[in-house]
Amino acid sequence: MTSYNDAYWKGEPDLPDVAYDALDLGTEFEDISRLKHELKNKHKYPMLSLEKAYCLKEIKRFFNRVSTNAFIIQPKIDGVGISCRYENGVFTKATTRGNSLEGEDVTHKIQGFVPENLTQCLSCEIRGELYIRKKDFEQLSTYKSNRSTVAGWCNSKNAMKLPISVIFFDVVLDNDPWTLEEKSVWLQKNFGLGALTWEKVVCSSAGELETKLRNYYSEYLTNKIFPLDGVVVKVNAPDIRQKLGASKNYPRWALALKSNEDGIETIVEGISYTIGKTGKITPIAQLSPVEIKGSTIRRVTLNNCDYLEKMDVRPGDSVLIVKAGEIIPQIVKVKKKKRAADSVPFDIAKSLANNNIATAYREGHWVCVDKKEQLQKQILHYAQTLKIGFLGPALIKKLVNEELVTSVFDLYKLTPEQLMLCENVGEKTSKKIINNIQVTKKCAFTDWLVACGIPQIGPQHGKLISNVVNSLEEFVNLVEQIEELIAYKQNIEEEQKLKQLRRHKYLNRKKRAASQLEHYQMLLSYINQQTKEIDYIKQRLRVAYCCLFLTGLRISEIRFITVSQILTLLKHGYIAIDRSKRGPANKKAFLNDAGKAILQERSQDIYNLLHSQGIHLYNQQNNSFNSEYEHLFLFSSIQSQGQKPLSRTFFTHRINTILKSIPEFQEQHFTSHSFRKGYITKLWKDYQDIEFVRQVIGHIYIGTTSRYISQLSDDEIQTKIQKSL
DNA sequence: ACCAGAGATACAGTACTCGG
DNA sequence: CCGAGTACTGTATCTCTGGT
Repeated sequence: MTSYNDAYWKGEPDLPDVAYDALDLGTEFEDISRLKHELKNKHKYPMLSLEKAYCLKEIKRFFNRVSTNAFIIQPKIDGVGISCRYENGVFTKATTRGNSLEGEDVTHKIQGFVPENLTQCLSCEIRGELYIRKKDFEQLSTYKSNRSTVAGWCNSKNAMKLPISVIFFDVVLDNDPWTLEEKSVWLQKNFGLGALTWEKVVCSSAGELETKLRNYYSEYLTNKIFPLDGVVVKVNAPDIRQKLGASKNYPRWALALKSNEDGIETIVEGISYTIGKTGKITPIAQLSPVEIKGSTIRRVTLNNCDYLEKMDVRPGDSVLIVKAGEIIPQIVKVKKKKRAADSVPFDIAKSLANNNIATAYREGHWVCVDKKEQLQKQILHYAQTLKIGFLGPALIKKLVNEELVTSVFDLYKLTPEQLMLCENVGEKTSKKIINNIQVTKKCAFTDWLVACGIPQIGPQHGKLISNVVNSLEEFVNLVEQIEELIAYKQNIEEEQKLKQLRRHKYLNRKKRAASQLEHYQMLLSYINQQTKEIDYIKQRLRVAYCCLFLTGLRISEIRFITVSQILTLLKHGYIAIDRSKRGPANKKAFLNDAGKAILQERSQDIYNLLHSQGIHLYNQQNNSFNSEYEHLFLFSSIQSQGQKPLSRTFFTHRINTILKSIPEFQEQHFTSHSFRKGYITKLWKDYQDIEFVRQVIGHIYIGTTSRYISQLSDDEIQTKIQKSL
């Protein structure tokens, strides 16, 4: 839909307008498939065309792709492709190639050319070519083009009397089990002379293949029977063919070699333009008529203004023309040496102005901004897609110029009298045209949509859309949904970008430092140096850092340590952590003897701290332990007297601001969590057992544990490697 | 009887867009 | 940048309709 919007800066009507205009007209879209589709025959297997090659480079590409050296080569007949369907050995129908998926039914015309029954009971499609023998065509003076004559014969209703021949070269059946050689032999058995000759070749290189193809080609050029369109090379083995498969247009296992002709010289008489339905301008070179391969070439497309500039084609130039493929003429060379001395490059802008075409150069293209010209193209497209009979370019031009119609939808308001003002339109025609126009109100919705000429919505996309919606309301709905989806998608993309940014930031973040014993000792001396802090704050900090360093617990876990826990830790060297928000419920913290010793150093701090909070561990009166204090929190405020832990924010802030203010720590990213990292790193370095570390630290995933372990320094790696050697 | 406009079809190129 | 898919392009041919 974005492209739809893009296209409409050209001044064409906006879809909603068009849509509501159409609704006003009482248009009823019917869910009908058009009759013409029913007249077409569908191919069971798509009838693809062939990839073309003109030089060794292209043959090489093919040769490298197929990775085989066994081929079948055959002449490529210049005719009309057909496919004959046999069901259980009996001829049922014949179909022209058409658009490769479906073609015209030519069953009755073909009937005399093919056997009614195959030699075996087989269901398959026989592929071949309808053509006129060279010498037969020479006898026909009225026709210029061999293939077009055959095409005309195919489309004719009353069987024209023409010396048509047919030749078969392929048989397609389920699973495709045969080699091409086997196919050719089988065809010869069933169709005799109606089977195309073939040659089996084995080539070890692309060059060898090219030589063989070129020799084969020149051999057939002298052949008086076949109108030739090149030679074909196909992979013989069925399994390789199957593996290679096909792209949308070509099977990957076949190639047609065509002769690269030099072209025929002619003169460019002038340069004119055609205007597409979106206003796009395509320059056309008008030529002195020349005969190429049975057709007279008067015009050749220059594709676009850039191409025209690049080729530097000027009126009066001598140019070489070929028919690209067999149909579309193309300029291959501009003979610049033949130019007059005073020749100047062609001025597109001036020429457009001289031709009275109102244009503008927008976004790299010349675009027609002439409203009437555009309207003509638009109406023509509308009329053609909706098959409004007798409403052709000439009539449309009249209607637009006379301002009888100023938009596509004015067509529906036309009266017979208005139409009859135009030349060549009588009473009967005008009534018919009006009727044809009115009938389109009941077309299938998607046909109408295609007729509107929205860029990128042609018959193919129209068909796709028809699977989803069949009315204007549904379509408008769909467009809204799509717009929502696009917005949603943009949202997601933005989120993803943000996520990526975050990830990037995360990966490039300052790596958290891992604590070591020196850090702990530095901390203690730093705290002792502080003169501003009151004693019990210092005690609290020392105890907190000690716990963090020794247990590797998270700061949130340390915050909830109770009096009994710290006493147990002092006494037994381990405690159970029940407040842990993450990890296993029965988490424990362990201390070894060294750890216990370090904690022991802090015992005075602990007692003092508890004392300042009004917690008296020993009942001096009966010389016993005051168990009523066990459940109180170690890190509490004086006010709450151990009832509540310090607030999370306050506690972590206190812990981290000190860490930040220590000069020796500034270079590193040192936080409360650095103690956990240091703890894990040390544990791993001491035991080299990550699973053990995981269990101790209480991670669920071992990956989490490994993330904590600091990367080894170069020195450490070196010593380790030395050890292992 | 003749002519002209219009439709349908074959063919195979390039242009353009989209997504990997 | 490449491959795939779709849109669009010009000529010759027959057919059909209706005007002159």
